Amino acid sequence: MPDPVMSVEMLPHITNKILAHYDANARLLPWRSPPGTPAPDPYRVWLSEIMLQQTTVAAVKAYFDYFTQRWPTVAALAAAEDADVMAAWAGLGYYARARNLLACARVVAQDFGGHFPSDEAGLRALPGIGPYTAAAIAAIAFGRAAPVMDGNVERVIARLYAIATPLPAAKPQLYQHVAALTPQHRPGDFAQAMMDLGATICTPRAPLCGLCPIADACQGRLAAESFPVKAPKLAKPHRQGRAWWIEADGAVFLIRRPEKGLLGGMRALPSCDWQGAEGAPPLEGAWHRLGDVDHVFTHFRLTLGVDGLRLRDRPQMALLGEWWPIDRLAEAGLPTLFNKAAKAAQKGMRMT
DNA sequence: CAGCCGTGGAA
DNA sequence: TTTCCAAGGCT
Repeated sequence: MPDPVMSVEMLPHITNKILAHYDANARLLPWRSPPGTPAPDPYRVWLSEIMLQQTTVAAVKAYFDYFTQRWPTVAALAAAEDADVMAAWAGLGYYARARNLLACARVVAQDFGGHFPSDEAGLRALPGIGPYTAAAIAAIAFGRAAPVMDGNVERVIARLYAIATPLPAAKPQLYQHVAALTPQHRPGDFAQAMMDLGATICTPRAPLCGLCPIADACQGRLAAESFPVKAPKLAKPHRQGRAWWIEADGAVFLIRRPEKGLLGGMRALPSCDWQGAEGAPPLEGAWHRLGDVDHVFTHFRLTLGVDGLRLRDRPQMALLGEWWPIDRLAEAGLPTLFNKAAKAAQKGMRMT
């Protein structure tokens, strides 16, 4: 005799409870249309989903507003300068997303007449769109019954069925449950309902089970915080590095980092590689120690020492780079690490 | 598959 | 201060 809570007959009941809760409690977000209303512009759905990858709603809002105002259509974005898009993305992190965003926009504009593919497979083939994002766009923008599984959904399902298998090995099992719950009608609302549920009630810590519309069906409720089970994480190594602030005639020397790798494609101060040996500064001269900045990346922590050099006038530098007016440095689109370094450098230079 | 890839807010 | 981690994708 199967557990009645697990019976197939319960699945529509759970789905309907989740949708009804969404109808009454949906978060109003700039890229979202209210429950039951026509789907939003696929361009806005796509842009928001890319920005939201591993990024909080609060952090995305201002970037989404700026991008949609400056580039209202996928064709407009496709026609943008690379440097403008990278600078506009500065501070949001995971900069490969910005490079893939442009590549994707150009494929859609040039090869698909400005129309996004409407099914998972077609979306999945575009740069920057993986399994989650393809399903989310198909469901939210095109009404396809694609099972959508992000971190929120993984947590909700792992608790609902008390899945003991650790992530990421449990993903196929979790996905099967999501697929079984995803309705043919309103799949987009269902996906967003599940993510809202995970973000506002079925939270990683201190979940609000008393407010949950499916608490009665939840097999993990008594130990909700123990799900999903995850493999333990490794400690982050601490690296040291050095960056060089070269100032001349009210401008600072900036480079552009290689397209691939850490902070790829972004403007930056010249620096060593932060691996081991410090390396030589790009110029000989009377360098000053200006200060240290600390920064945490995904897989290591960095203490970056900043050295400064003030020159009478701009030298003929053999290195590739550009001189950027210091009073307009905010427009350079430096990633956060180098914004910290620039701030420390300017403070240090004032005291030399 | 596992490592790489940012950032800032919350507890 | 430390830890966790948020609408993942790429290699």
